[in-house]
This record gives sequence, structure tokens and C-alpha cells, in this order.
Amino acid sequence: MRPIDHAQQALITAIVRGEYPVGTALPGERDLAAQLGVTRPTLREALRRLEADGWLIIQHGKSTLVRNYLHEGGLNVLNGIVQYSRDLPPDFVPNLLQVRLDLAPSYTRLAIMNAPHVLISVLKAHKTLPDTPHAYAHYDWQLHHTLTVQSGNPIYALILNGFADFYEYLAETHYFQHDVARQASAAFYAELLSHVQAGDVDEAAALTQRVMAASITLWEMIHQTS
Amino acid sequence: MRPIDHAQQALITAIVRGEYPVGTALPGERDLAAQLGVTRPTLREALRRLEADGWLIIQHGKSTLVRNYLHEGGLNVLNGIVQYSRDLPPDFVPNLLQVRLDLAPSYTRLAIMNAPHVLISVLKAHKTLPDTPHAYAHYDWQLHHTLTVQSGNPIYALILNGFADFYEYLAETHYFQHDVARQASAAFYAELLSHVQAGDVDEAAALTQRVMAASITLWEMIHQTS
DNA sequence: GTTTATCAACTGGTCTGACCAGTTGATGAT
DNA sequence: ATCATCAACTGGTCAGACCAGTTGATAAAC
Repeated sequence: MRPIDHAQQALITAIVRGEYPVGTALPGERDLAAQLGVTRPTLREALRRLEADGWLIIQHGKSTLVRNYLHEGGLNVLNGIVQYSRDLPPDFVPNLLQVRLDLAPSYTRLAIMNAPHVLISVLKAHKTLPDTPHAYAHYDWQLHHTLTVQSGNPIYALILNGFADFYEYLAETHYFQHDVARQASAAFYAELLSHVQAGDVDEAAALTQRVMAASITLWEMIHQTS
Repeated sequence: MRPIDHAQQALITAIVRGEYPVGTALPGERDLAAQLGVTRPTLREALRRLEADGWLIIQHGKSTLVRNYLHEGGLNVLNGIVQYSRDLPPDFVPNLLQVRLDLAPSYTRLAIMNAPHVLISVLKAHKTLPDTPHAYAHYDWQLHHTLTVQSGNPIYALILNGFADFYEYLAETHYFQHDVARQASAAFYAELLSHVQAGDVDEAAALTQRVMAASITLWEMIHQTS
């Protein structure tokens, strides 16, 4: 692992585990670099990334502080939480699905109004999807990404991209493993396609709303015991 | 202006203006540093920030590329767009308000269910608000931030924080300047308070939905000519 | 002539150690 | 007791060297 990635990994891990609690000061850069086994310039590059993501508050002359990242951080902190914490917070995925439920009907509606032909070609592709978790996870991400981009409101895509690093991974390993999940999504893709072809925007948005809500229920059903 | 900020400013400005078009390669770090009048380590810290925000794709051995930031970037690119482009994209604020419309009813509902007492104390504070754009902008941001944090779903707060750098500024200078906007918000705060006190979560969510939608109409009414 | 190995010249990545520049609290003068 | 001063933190920047992937031109092999 590259020095800068090692430094970033070590810092986020330490922060997430509370070894550097929120609000406290990090060791000085010279000490910290020595502890992590990297040099100061390398450490500083890592610190700049963490600062940009909302993990840290860096101020000239003062100690670098651990930010209250869950309250004041940026969307990128989710990547760190997924990648570097031992196990996900229990409600992580339901929280994610809840936000998707809020947004998906809107960006789906807009995308259909703006670029129905694009969506039709994307949605037709689902018919040739192999019935594997990997294929479904990849396709599902692509679909939502296309929808947000085609919505014409860039903010939808920018928000969705905050989930880019783990959406496919979590979907493949924890959701589309289950036959019912793949079947539910396949039905959704087919039905959405027919609504788009029929030009029925309202029905498409309503369908999306129902399916996004159902996916939360489905997730919780799947994971009620495990 | 500090060298690193100057470098960041210059790079984002150049990218936004298309001087470094999406998909093209940046000059090598040695050249680029010289052009910007900073040294390579300083430039690299700036590049790391831009990479974290989704402006750039950096790969060892290859040229650094300008990312398709509107399609693949993170929420932080909005800060860059607001700060460094001459004037905002025409639909910028309506797009922002549209996303808020999607999310606010949900996080308001959750916040009321989780922590009604917190909201009551925050909402009561509105009664002593001076009738100034600055006071309203600050209060409005604080309210939404409180709502997202109290919702119990951290993702709402993380998304909202993507707007932190310009929400107050834009609200103060382009929205709450207008008496009707302040009056509308004051009425909203009062009505929301009464619903929270009455424990009527559904009515509070519905109200939020109506007001967020109305704020888009109001914005467009205000800015139809200017 | 075509193919394949090699290597030079890019690119970014890291290290070294020095010095600049804000911040803070202890020290000492008033 | 108060206030200026300054030493010792902190992060910020500079300098130049060298390490490490990538790429395409060159030359060797077929």
C-alpha cells in the first residue's frame, strides 16, 4: 500500500474508532508523520484529502482538530465509514435507501421528461442481464446514475456519486445475492420501461416511489435475523 | 492569498471556464507548479483537494485528467462552481431548492419524531429574529441543519453540508432581501412550531412539503425579470 | 518484414531538511 | 496587577533530489 493511502487509512480508522475523538487535536504533523512511517509532505497530502472530505479542521498555527464528521462532514465521509470501519452501522443501508426513496422519484420523473429515448435504450438492456448479483448491482448503479445525469439537475448526480464507492459493492454482496431482490428489480425495470414507452411520467414516478419504498422493506426482511 | 489557495482557485477557475476541458490532461506537475508560481509540494496538496472533491483523476505514471465533474464529481464541486465561476448557472438555485423539496419533508418528519423538544426550542427562537436578510439566512440554515442532524439519519446532514459554504450567502443576498420571502418563512416557522407542539407529525411534514415547493415558486417570481 | 524485448523519457510519488508564518502562553518589565 | 515581549509550539512553503509506474520509440530477434 502506498504511503499516502496507508496514512489516510490509518487516520480514518483511528478517527472512526474514536482513538482520535471528535473535537480533539491530532498530534503535530512532525510527530504524526513519524508515527505513521511517512514523511511530512506525504502526510500533508493525506491531511488535505481528509480535510476536503470533512474529517478534519486544519488551521495555520493551531493544532489540527478532528471534526464532528457526522454532523459537519461531507458526503465523502461515508466512503471512509464503509471502507475503514470494522462493520457498518446497523442502519447504514436503510438510511441510504431512505434517501434514495426521497430522491429517486424526482430524478426519474425529470429524466423521463428530458430524455425518454436514452432511458428506453438503457432499460431495454436489462432483458439481457445475466441473473447474477454482480450483473444486477452493476446495472442498478448504471441505471440510477443515468437517471440522475439525465434529470438535468446536476445536484442529483453529485449526491448519488457520494455513494459511488460502495453502492455496487453493498448491492452485490448484501442485496442482489437474494433471488427475490433480483426478481423485484427485474420486474421494476420492465414495468418502468413500459411506462416510459407509454409516455406515462406520473405512473413511472409513482412506480419508482413504490419500488424504492419496497426495497427498504425487502432489505429489512432479508436482514432481520442476520 | 496563500499559495495553496491561489493554486486551487486558479485550477478550479480554469476548469470551470473550460480552459482545461473535461477529459483533457493537465500540464505536468513541474510545469504547472511553475505556471502557478508555487512549488511542487504545494501544488500537490492543492491537487489532492481537487481530487477529493471530484475535479481530477490522478494516476501514478499517467497525466492528471480533468474529470467530468458534473457527472462524476462529488457534492463539493458546487462550492467551486459558486465561488469561482463568474455567475451562477441560471437554474442553480431552483435545482438546489428542488433537492431540498425532496428531502426536507422526510428529515423534518424524522426530526420531530426523534427530538420534538429540541425543535420546539429552536423554533421558538424565531420569534426574536430581527427582520433582516442576514438574520433570516442564518436562522434558516441553522434550522435545516438541526433538522437533518436530529433526523437520526446522518446522510441528510452530510448532504446538506455540501451546501454549507453558500447556502447562507445566497439566501441572504438573493432571497431574504425580499420582504415577502422573510414573511413567508416567518409564517412557516410559526406554523411548524404549532404542529410540533401539537404532536402532529403528518401535518408538519405536509406543511414542509408545501412551503418548500412554494419557495421555488417564490424564487422564480422574484427572479423572473432580474 | 513482422514481432518482440528493451530502454529512455515522460508521468506522478516520496523523501530530505531547511526555513517562513501564525498562535499561544510563559516571562519579565512596567 | 497589568501589559509588552518573546520563545516554543503549531501548520505552511520552499528547494532539489530520487523512486516508481507508463508509454512509445528503438533495436534485436524471428
